[in-house]
Amino acid sequence: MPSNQDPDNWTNAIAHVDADCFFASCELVRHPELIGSPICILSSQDACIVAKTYDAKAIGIKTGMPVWEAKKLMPDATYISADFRFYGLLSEKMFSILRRYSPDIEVYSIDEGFLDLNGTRALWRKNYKGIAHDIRRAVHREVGITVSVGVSVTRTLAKMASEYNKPNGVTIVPHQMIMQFLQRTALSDITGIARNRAALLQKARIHTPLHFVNSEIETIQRLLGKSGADLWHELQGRSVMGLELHAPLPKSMARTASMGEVTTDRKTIISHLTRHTTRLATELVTQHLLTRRLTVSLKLKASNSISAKIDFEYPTNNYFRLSHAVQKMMADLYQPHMQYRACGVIAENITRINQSPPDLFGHMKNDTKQAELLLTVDSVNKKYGRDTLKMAGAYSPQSSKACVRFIYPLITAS
DNA sequence: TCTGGGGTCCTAGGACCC
DNA sequence: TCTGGGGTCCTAGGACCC
Repeated sequence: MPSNQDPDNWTNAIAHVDADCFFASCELVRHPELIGSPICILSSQDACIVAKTYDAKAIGIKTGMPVWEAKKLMPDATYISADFRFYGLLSEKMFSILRRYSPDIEVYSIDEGFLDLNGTRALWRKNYKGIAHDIRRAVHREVGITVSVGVSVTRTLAKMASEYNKPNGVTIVPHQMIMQFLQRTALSDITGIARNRAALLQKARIHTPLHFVNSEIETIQRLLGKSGADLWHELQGRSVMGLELHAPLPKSMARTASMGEVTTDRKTIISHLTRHTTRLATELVTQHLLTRRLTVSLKLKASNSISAKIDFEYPTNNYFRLSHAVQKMMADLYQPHMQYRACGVIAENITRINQSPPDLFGHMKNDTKQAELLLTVDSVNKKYGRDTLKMAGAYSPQSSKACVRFIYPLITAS
């Protein structure tokens, strides 16, 4: 096992901490009576599997699998609708623990992060293996979930290392152990190489990570482009993909979902779009962001999509402007004879409110008021439950629940 | 029974400019 | 009878990630 050594010549130390089947583990935190039985977590419309415990995985349940197919394989498992708000809370708790071990953290996703460990060893008076085990134990003790930790000299290797000994494991790969480590891994273990790229490599007789690093970089560059060349360097132990320590401005922000049925009905689609537009506007307001471009996308039964977009004269997060744009785009896109199964709104060209150009024409005055309105609605819903307040005509996932119909039916089915 | 939702980056090719 | 060369910006689509 390439793990027990901790020589002194680390030029760079990066840890990757990855929660083990995070969503399912979160459910076990609040349903300890389910420990030991297989659990599957379902997507928003309960359409497919988004996470599962290891015993469910062993039986052949895969992420993305339709629920009916999973139930055929495993009728006795526990199926739970995802509760992302709760998972978010446990995630924050986990990252607050990780920050004790390094101030320089990249939050890579809800359940995994990279830590810059340079300098921490002296601080903790331990080697990296000791620190990794400390992290693992602290998260288990304080959050109630297990994590796996990998430490190496580049982020790609650290991530492969955390994956190597899952669940609840620690793997250390110092520079001089890299080749030994790669010998025990497969192409598909490399983040950034999935099915298509693996097939391309196999065609060129590159079958393993060891073949990969021993190939000419020109070959890799030709086959996989720049990102492949980056991986080539990273797997040799040269760090070229740094950590993103500060959350960058998002390039796009989407709220999309399948409608749970195939429909031709304009009103139904608009009710879903109204809901998505409200959620998107609330998110923009909450994060103090503005968008300059809005796209409406409709997914057809055949799985292809049609879309329309509108550029605003100035950046906005005003729900009423957004929904007016959505209405216009729907008028262009919708055709009665088509069958639709999903829809969504996507914001692009995003800027921060405080970095926007000065408001020459006073556009923002109204925006501030409506922003307060959205935040109020959001806080009421956080307190009293989802969709306690909603826009008139907006789709609600639990339609049986009594909702207070909200004002301003700006998007209307005519 | 019928396949999530939210993102990023890269690349090729078209439009346009000097 | 011949149609450069270099650059930017934008977009669509592919591939990948969790």
